[in-house]
Amino acid sequence: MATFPDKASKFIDWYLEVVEAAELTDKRYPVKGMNVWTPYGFQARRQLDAVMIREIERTGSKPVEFPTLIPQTEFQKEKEHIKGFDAQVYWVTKGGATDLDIPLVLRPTSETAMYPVFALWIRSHRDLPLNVYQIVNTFRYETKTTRPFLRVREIHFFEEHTCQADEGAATERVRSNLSAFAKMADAFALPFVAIRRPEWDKFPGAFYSVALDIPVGGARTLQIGTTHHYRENFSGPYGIHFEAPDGTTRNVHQTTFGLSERLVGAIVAVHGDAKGAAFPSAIAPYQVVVVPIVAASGGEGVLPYANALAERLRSHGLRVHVDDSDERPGAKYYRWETHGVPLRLDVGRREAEAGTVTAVDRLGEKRSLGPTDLDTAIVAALADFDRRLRAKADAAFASSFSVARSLPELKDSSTVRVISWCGLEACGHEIETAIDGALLGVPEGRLPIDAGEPAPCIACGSTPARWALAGQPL
RNA sequence: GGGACUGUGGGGUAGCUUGGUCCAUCCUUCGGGGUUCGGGACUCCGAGACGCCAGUUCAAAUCUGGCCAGUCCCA
Repeated sequence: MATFPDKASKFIDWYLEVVEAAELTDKRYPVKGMNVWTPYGFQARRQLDAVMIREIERTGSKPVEFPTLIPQTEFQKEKEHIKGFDAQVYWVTKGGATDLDIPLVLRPTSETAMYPVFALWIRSHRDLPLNVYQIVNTFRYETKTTRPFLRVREIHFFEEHTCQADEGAATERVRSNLSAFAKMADAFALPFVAIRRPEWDKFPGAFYSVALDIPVGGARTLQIGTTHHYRENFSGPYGIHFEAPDGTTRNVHQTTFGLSERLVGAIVAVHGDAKGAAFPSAIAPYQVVVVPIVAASGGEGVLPYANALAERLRSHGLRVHVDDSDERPGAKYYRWETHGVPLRLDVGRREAEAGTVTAVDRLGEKRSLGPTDLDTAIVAALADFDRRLRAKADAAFASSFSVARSLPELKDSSTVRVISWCGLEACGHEIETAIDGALLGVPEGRLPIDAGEPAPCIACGSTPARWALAGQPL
């Protein structure tokens, strides 16, 4: 069994095999783009959700849950939005054998479910801001090739929706979403870049969209989230207005922030290697796996020692699994490496007698820990693993970008490209043709690499132009 | 929407061109026994597949048609 396909040259093949070998999903479900969350994958997802919930609630957002079905009449209120999603929605048209008077949409996202209700909730400026989020399943009829976690038809979706008193407050909320995501990304050990999407690629109905992109090898990028400023584009059609302190009636300004199980795919894509998946400890279903090595004779004390150690570590809040299956130690090592477990603790007769463990982390660092301060040393080894995983991802991130100064240079797809762009759509499309991908847009804040002085537009040569990123989104 | 290609045990495959030597190959997986056990063990026994429906033919995994599913390219 082999080894996995080469990650660099056959990324998708590598990805599909790793996701399967790590038992993150069962993709054999007989509906395209809908996969089964297996126990191991589900536990990873649950950790991801926990991080999202923790960070968004720190910003004052409250959990809600809206229904899955949306009446056609509500769905159609915002013109751009409907245009953007029309080709992708599933319709519920029957109840039993009876045709429904008003067909229902399976939510592709929840603006049109929430906003009629927000209009009821918000009456005064005292009701603002309204910051709520939900984690639900949404549905989009993808016509392109679907892939586990990366492009699915049933999406496990985190979506925050807010209503603010004015445009400035909404702009501020977009910023705070970006900083909340930075904290989440820290737990995921995923370096990212926030990019303001070009007009033609923004969310349907948005005033503007900021995407969170990560490079995943070559010029490939993965959009793992977005935050949008809606201005009054939805609050107008949905009548979400309030009485301001001065007695006037105004529409709210809205924002949204969306994340999905693509993050699972992103973690696999970024941290995984020739041995399989690799999870940062914040996300790992098992942070520690104890492998008892029970020799044919003389190892009677090993299993009790392993179990006692695991119990102690659990009392420190760690997710620990003792692999006391009937396999040989080597088989277990490979198994937990493909599954991306951060830290493995081997305990055999030697360790049991000495009160130590042999710790091997997923990056291959091997050391003997204990007997003094054993538990502390194990916790520290985990923290050290996270640091090095993060550093490795940061290094890969830093070398994932390069400046291109002419359109022909964009043929080289070995990195995501930093290019200067005047902002015109026509030039944007020329760039997209040249790179056979997408103009991702202009980064919010700093460029991921130092590009030096601003240059003329790579397509038309005019100034002023701004540094933008172009790549090949997965 | 137009075109091309593909569908073989749980996963991956060989066989298809030129029908028969195929109650279908190999790897992996799964169940049971024994020997093993500090980096994917060995061995014995066993389990498991030609997408669906028609047709051609003495004979179909193989050829033809339709359907279903999937993949890729183009718009």
